[in-house]
Amino acid sequence: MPRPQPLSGFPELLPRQRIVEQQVVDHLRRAFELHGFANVRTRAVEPMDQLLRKGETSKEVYVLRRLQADSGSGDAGLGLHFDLTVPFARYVLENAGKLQFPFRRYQIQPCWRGERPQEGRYREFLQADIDIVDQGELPAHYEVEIPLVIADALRGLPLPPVRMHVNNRKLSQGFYQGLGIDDTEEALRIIDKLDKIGAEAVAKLLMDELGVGPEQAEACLRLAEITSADASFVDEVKALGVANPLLEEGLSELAAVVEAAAAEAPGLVVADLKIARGLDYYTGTVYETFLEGHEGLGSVCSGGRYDTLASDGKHTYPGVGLSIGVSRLLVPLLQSGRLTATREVPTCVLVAVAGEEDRSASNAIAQRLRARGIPTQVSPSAAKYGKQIKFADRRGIPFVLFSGEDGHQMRDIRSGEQVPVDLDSWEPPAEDLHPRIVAE
RNA sequence: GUGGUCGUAGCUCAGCUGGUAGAGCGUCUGGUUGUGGUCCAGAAGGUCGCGGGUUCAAGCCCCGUCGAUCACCCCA
Repeated sequence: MPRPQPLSGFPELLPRQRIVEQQVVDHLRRAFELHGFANVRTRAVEPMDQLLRKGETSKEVYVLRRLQADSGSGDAGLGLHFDLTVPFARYVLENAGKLQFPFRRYQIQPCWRGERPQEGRYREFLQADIDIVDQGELPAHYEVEIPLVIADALRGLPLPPVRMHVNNRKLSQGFYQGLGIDDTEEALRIIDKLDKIGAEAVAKLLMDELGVGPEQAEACLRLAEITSADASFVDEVKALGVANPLLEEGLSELAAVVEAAAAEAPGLVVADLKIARGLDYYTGTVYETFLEGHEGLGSVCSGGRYDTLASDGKHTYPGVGLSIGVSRLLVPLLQSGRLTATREVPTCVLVAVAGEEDRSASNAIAQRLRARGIPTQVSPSAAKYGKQIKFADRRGIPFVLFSGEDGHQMRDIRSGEQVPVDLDSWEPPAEDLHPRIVAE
């Protein structure tokens, strides 16, 4: 069999890289739980009409087909989910009677999109999603809380600093309304291209597509240019001289988010009035997050507030959430070697074997260490000690234990230091017990 | 999904106007008779991504395909 090639857009990690991913996921999980989020796992598939509702046109959904299905039989119409928000909305409706509201949950699962892969964009990727959903009304303070939870979760990971750009759709759309623009959705979509195609091209699009005048287009651009790390953007917007009730609402909501974030996580959040978000189910605050030095990757953590994503006709369940693109964040850093683990196996101690006749004794020694939570494996062969040390070195295992008539000796193979130890009390330094993530 | 660039040993790469494949690093063995990393000597390792075509002859030219990457689209 020829060596199989990777499948485009379906990245697989080596053990050392997977250790990093696993530890990041563990870290996120711990952080989310510290904030009281319960875990939920939803199925991989959703009915197509769920996935395609809300006019999400070209989501490149992977459709599920049974090979043996009769061509004539009714199609189940299932597709793999492309994010975790849509399945969660469905889950909330399905279980509304059994859930307590406001309901806060986190969900860490793969998602699938049939798009052409690029660095940081894959066809199968891991997403870590938190949402808070309430019944009827969702208090605005959750729009402040959610980014702070994310900030907390990302803190402590050896990643480049992140900056969250926040806007409020009411603000932008109210502003456009105040200018007399009807299709505010389309205006947002065009403004969203500002970074890519530049001010002139955006102005042209606004005039050509929406028929707005040059002064209106100019006003839209002036709004989009506004950015601030505190609430000072409010005055800047007001100076543009547009009045609209929706705009006022958006201004005060965004100011609340930015001020609270500045107080609790200085430097994390910046108001950026050009952020729009493509997904049209967002109705208030929207978030995009960039890795400093890796802005080209795009947003590594996005979300926002949605008022009507889940509705059964009688009740609506407004929510606010953010998704960390774990794969987008990690895979490029792992593949370029900027992020790695201190070793490629969990093993902390390799127990040397003097001769095959001593293997069961070595097994017993290993078991004593494991009983105290120290990941331990026994040397695969009774080769020369130099080879056994090499075996550990290759894998990054920090300690090798030798046993003989005169007791046990623990060798730190990084320093070469070797000391007699008592098996039942020896502890590795805390940082050596498990592999750690290291940057650069 | 549309278009561009790229694909040679495990890794990084060389390979002339087409003439049957090279280096460094790594790996293995020995020097080193039970304590690695240095040094020295030697060895293994390639259907040149894959398939087809042109040619006396293809790593090199042409077509297709797969993969990587970039732009568009969209977005985690």
